[in-house]
Amino acid sequence: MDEETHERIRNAVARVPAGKVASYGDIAALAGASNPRFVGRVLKEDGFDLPWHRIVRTDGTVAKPHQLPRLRDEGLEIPGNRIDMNRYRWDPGDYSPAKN
DNA sequence: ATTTTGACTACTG
DNA sequence: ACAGTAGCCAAAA
Repeated sequence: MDEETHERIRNAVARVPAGKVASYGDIAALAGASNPRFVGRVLKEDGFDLPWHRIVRTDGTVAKPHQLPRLRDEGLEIPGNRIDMNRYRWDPGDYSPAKN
């Protein structure tokens, strides 16, 4: 894998604001990763100091349930085991350009 | 070198 | 809502 892509993924995840979430596909596209699975791999191996709990599936479900209480702690209102993507999905264009 | 697996996504039934 | 299938890329066995 490319170190550059790896770093871009970490960077993309790092700039997801608290109280918002992004899908793996979003991060992949934002970071220029080949595919969403690569994002998950990076988070698992090098995401220990990143807000990986803000990265959820496109349908609002999460890969690891323990991120739900954690997201709630960041201010998200999660009625059940699913996140309201329509409301909490982070829009990278609305935040800041990216760079880097 | 080939196969399996994975913190994925989308489509179909 | 849930199970199966396909496409996808990289690391690990």
